[in-house]
Amino acid sequence: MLDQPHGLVADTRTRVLDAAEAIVQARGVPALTLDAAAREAGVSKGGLLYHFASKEALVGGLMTRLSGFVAAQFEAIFAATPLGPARTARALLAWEFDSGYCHDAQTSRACAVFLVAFHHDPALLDPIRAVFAGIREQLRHDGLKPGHGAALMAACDGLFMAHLFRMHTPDPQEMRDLRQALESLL
Amino acid sequence: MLDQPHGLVADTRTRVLDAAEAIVQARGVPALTLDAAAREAGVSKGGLLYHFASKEALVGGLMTRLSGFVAAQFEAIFAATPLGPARTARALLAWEFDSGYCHDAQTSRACAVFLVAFHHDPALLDPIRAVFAGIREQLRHDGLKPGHGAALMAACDGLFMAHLFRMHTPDPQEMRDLRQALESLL
DNA sequence: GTTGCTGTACCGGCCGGACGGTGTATAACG
DNA sequence: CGTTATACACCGTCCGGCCGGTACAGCAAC
Repeated sequence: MLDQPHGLVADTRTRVLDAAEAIVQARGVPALTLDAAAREAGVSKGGLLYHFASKEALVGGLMTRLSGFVAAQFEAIFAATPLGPARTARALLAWEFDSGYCHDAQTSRACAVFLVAFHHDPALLDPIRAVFAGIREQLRHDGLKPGHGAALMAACDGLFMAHLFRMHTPDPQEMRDLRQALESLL
Repeated sequence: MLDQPHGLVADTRTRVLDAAEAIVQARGVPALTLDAAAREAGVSKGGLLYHFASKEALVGGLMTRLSGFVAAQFEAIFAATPLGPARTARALLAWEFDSGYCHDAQTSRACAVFLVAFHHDPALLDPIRAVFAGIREQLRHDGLKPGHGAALMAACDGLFMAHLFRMHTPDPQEMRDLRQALESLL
């Protein structure tokens, strides 16, 4: 517990969570077994089960951590978005297109958590569903023409899905064009 | 084999495929076992394995059937789309918003196949990836402003994802507004 | 000694796949 | 025409491995 401030070794719980995400990213959902997660985290299986009483608890932990992170990140970006009309929509686009480095890593982690949670039990997605429902609601009172907010949201979801299933990875130029197209909806 | 023309009992292979899709839709990816699929299809496990030598072959069969269907459906809608500028984009929107009854059922089946294929082996998505890469390519030479085609595609992907993970189901009014918003990109 | 945590050995269930059948239909042959 | 044979479609049981979860034996710190 004293390790974390030094930034060397994280909390065991956190290490297990990170390990689980890493496994899913690298080798897919079926590769996430309790043994594998324990090994990857550098603890024993018993140790893992001390922190997460079941696999469901582990996956649930993944999900709640992700939703908290996502909610916080969007709020931060929203707070940094200049006041004015369509502020939520502009924040959404900034989130999607400006986040740079950490965005890709975070998106990949989100993909992994999404997949494993949905696979284990679709109800585990509820926390993240709530987060996005909130954003969607905020977007509805953003002063945009009806449907335009939904279109932006759908496009962002679509980019996420393209990444999730490795359907298509747009190159930088494509991303710029895409962003301009979406901004024309503001 | 004489059954099919009468529409009563389909080919065994087809029945197994249908059963597998039904199971995934109803009870999720983990519920798709060879035993369950065989039982649902009304054949024995041995009978199933006669037609699909392994589970991978079964899932692959699901995927190739789906891609064929999807490709054929888009081609048909494209053929029925009036000539003129942005024809592919208009076909895409018609596909997404006009297909009505069969669209929902087909989308649900597509979700199921997507999930189970990706779970078993991401490479199994290749056939459908090729189909959508083709549509994407066609869209690129559709005469739209750069990025607008990609935006439409992303929005359609997003609607698919919202359905896939039960994130959000837009009501009819929302769909109309959304469509208008997307048409403004043509 | 108690508490908080770790390591390991093991159990039971499940699932993919192998295998040895069985009936039927068509073909080969005398 | 009758008999054998050969392929096809399908059946059901058994096995081996894997994985989630349990039990329990340590072990260090307070």
